[in-house]
Amino acid sequence: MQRGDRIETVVIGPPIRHTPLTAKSIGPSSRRTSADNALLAALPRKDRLHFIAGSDEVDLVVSEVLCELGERIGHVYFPTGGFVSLMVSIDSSSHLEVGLVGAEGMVGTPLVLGVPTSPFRALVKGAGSALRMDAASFRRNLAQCPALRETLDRYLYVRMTQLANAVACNRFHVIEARLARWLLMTQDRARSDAFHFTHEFLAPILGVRRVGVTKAATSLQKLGLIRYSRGNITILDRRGLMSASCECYQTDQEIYRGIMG
Amino acid sequence: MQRGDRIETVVIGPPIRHTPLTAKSIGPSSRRTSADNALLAALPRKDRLHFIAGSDEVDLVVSEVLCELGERIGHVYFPTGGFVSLMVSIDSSSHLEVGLVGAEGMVGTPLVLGVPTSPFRALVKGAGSALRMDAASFRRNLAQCPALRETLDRYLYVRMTQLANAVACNRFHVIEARLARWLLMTQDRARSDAFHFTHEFLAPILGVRRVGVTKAATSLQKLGLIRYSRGNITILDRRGLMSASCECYQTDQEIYRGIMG
DNA sequence: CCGCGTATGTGCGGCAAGGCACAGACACCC
DNA sequence: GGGTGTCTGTGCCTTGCCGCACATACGCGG
Repeated sequence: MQRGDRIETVVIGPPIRHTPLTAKSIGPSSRRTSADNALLAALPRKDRLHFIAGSDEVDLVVSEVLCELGERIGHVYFPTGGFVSLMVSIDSSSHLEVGLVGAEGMVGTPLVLGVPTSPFRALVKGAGSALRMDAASFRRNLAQCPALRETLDRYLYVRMTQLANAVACNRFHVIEARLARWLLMTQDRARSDAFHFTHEFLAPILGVRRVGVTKAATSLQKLGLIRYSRGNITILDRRGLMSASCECYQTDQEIYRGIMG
Repeated sequence: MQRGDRIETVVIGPPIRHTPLTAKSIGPSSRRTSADNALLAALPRKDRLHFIAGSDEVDLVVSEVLCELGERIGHVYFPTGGFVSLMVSIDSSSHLEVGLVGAEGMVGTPLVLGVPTSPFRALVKGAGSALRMDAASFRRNLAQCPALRETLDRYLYVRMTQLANAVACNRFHVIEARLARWLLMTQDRARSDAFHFTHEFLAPILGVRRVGVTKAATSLQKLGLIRYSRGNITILDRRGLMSASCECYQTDQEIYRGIMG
């Protein structure tokens, strides 16, 4: 699929056959540009243009694997829309998301540190687009452009801090709070308050059973915070969702803002 | 207390009044040197000497806080003996260790990334010594010495990967397995198979109740893997402990070896 | 050798979540 | 408009852990 013939439908989550509720955020009328990635936007104009010249714009297609756990990283991605989830697997039945990357971040951080392999699987969860650059060019850019390196160093610190908090969050917080947190994070990155995810799809993200998601989601729905049916999730009360979620959501945001400015 | 009058007793854990079992690893007869830190040992001789010239050797005293969560990092530490635990707190009653640093690592990683504050509290858990350098000098060394920067970048990747695994480990593995893992990690860093930690002391590390530790420890003892009484823990069967622990122990080691060489 | 403080063990009730199984419910397609 | 597959809801039993409370056990110092 070429960039030119991108269709209007935005698929967030597994393929759907009925009318999606999520077409509002990204489309020809609100075409993303490179400046939509916060890390690149933070660069001096000259550096940014140089970076963009060496990269190409690609679509992020749901369920696409941008890099595989333990394998060589071919490209780095700077999303300009859509989002990507960083997953670890401890064995075949235990999966868990340890990070969510949207237009505020990048995929392929290990290359910043000079390591060519990825400690997690990067899996597209929300369709959109990204600026992509091959590993070798990226390393060259990094060496030539101190501002890029400095920005990405700070981003690495954010990732690391959020990982540390995720350890505690997963240890202490109940499913319902973590689900609420995840919905908020997703809302931010999808720039939309409606998206498509089945419980089945959500379960491995939170590292719980499908039924666990059902229970938590039912509870959030009864509280009037969200509405969903057959995968279509709508956020009704963002405020309320924030108080139903653990403080980790706000903590994460504060860390990002505090470090990235 | 000056370095010169260091006494032979090694205190690992809270102060003890009866005969410690842990005096074998560090003492005048086996004085640590700068090369005992793996990160520094990996540097070219010239760089290493330059680094050491700018640092000073300090004792690590149990319960000492090397840096506080959210606060400015005054110094970086390269342990040559003893070990330091990286703790996060989610609220006043929920604490959790997210990393353990011994002679294989360093404390103060955010400074490598140019961030002056720490996302966790670094707390000395096993007495020993370290090479210490103030933040400004460290930044200067880093800028002047590409080999140092490169080594520490790789170490950062290891930290990050281990953090990602810790999220899953804490999510999926039972207390007993995590305790076994922790004992193995500690044994490696203490370079001793006996040390002093009460259950009360261990609880916040694993993020569980004291009674949880008691149960897990009792179980490991019944399996004949460890022996303990009143805080004195002896590892009897390292092999057995490895199979009682989760695979995360081995995974962590493989990551370190694979990246740091 | 007695008492006190610290460290460990146990017991009970409760809750979050897992495993398993099955029952609706809705959307789409023929 | 009835069948089919996907998605969601419910029920029952088990488990791992928490909170709380109390019961020992050990070591040290007087």
